[in-house]
Amino acid sequence: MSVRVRFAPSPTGALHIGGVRTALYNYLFARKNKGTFILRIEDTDQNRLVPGAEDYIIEALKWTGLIPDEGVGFGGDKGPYRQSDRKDLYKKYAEQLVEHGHAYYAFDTPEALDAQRQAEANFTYNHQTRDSLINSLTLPPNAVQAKLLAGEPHVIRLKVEPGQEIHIRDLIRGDVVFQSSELDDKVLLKADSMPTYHLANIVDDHLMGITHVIRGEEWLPSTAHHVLLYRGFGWTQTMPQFAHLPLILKPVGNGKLSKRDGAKFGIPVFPIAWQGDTPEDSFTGFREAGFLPQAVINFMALMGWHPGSDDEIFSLDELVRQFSIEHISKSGARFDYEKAKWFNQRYIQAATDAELAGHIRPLAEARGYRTDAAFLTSVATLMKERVTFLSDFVEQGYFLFEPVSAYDDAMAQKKWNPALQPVFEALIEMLDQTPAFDAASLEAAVKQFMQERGLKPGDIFSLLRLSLAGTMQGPAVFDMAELLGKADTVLRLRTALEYFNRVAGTTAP
RNA sequence: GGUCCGUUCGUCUAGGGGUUAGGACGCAUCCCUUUCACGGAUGAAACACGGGUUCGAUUCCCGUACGGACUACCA
Repeated sequence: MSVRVRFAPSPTGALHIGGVRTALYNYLFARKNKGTFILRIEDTDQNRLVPGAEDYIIEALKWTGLIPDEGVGFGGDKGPYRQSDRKDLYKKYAEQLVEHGHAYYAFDTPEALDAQRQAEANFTYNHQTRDSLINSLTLPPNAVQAKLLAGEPHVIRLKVEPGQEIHIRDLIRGDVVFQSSELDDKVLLKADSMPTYHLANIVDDHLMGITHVIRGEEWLPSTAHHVLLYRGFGWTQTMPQFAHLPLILKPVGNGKLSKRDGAKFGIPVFPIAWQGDTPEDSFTGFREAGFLPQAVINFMALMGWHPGSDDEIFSLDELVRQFSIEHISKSGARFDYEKAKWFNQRYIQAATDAELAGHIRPLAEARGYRTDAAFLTSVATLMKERVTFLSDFVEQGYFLFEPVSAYDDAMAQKKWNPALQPVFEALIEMLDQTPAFDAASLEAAVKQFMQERGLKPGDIFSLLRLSLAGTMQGPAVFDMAELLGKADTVLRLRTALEYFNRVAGTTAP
């Protein structure tokens, strides 16, 4: 039987990085086994539904390259893939369970149950308490019929039989045992006749032929209920195998990573930006922070999984080849932003200058910079070894696009000497007369110029750098000069000369 | 509180009855380079604790501690 796995997010807002990793592992497992990767939208909670969240999920998957074979927005013949579009289906299955004695109607109101929980700290609806509650197990049949006919609000609950051991063979954790006596009678069908996650996920996984359920560790405790449902439906022969993924933890402190941690630590925790109703509910993403999707994928793949070798850099295809569930770790992984940055740096370095030019273009355009391919490619060449984010090309390297806006005063004061005035003027003049304005020729010319005057190259080099970039950081001076061209280079040197005189005048050494 | 899961350098992790406990990020030092980076080299840095089992446990078992998830008519 061919492998079919699903990524089943709930459209309640932006999908954070933990969700993307779950999608990634499902994708890798499907591809590795020549199987099918399905996107199913779990929108059975109408109260928590957020408009736009579904589109966000799809766009995020597309950005990361985790393209589903079937699902909302991707076609497929096992749909519909949006649970609200399958609403009518679930009631039938829930009632089938009632008929076979595996579930029952319950008429207790949410308020009544809340009151119970208030009165009794550890109250749960289970085999011990259901006899004293209002349901089709305690009410005479005709009373139940009367209530149903009268349209009284009710739910359908799973009837958990006590005294059984439920074994789950988790692909990551091995044998996990639950005592059914400890389990509560979970709601399967809500009063609005929408299914809960528990019912919908079993019915849909069965109908969609899902073979492996790869999901977050937070689902492990309710898996026993899910097994009971497969038994109740008589679907145990085709029950999927389970694999519960370790959680992704906060960068510092305790607990799992939450959407608020992004703002709290000043790091992205979403693949792409999310625009909420309020600023507090809006978040940036890795994409907007200047990450390459391949770097994000590579980073996430290694949060909880290892390839069995010392290699660190993997393309999506290589990940597919290497992936195996056995190499997924059991314990939670702390979100390590420094490592994410390192991956991005590596991917930028590995990218071709032409590719990088393509990524720089929209950033340059947004700032009104020139965007011709030849120039952007040169910018990529000069900057790629010294940036961490794509945005650094136009931010840290702004002086390649526009005049210097700020000089490093301390360095200028340290390196400038009024006695250098005539020399600097002569240097500008010399450069202005240089016929070949390429880096190698310029370097040779300047070195000869200094040699003739018995100057130490160090001082002049720093001043040239300051003149062209305003800072001591950046590409090789003559590479910058070549890219800037003669006119711009000479102009910058003249502007800088005025500046040097100014700082030297205002601040006595 | 109950149920379940987990615990190797600061972080991500490899390993597995006898190892100098390996790699990567980060950090430090040095080299390269008259900038910043890249790159290269070196270094500091870990088996939570207590009992077993064993000739020998970081590795297997049991406890304890700590951490986490779940405990809704949310997923």
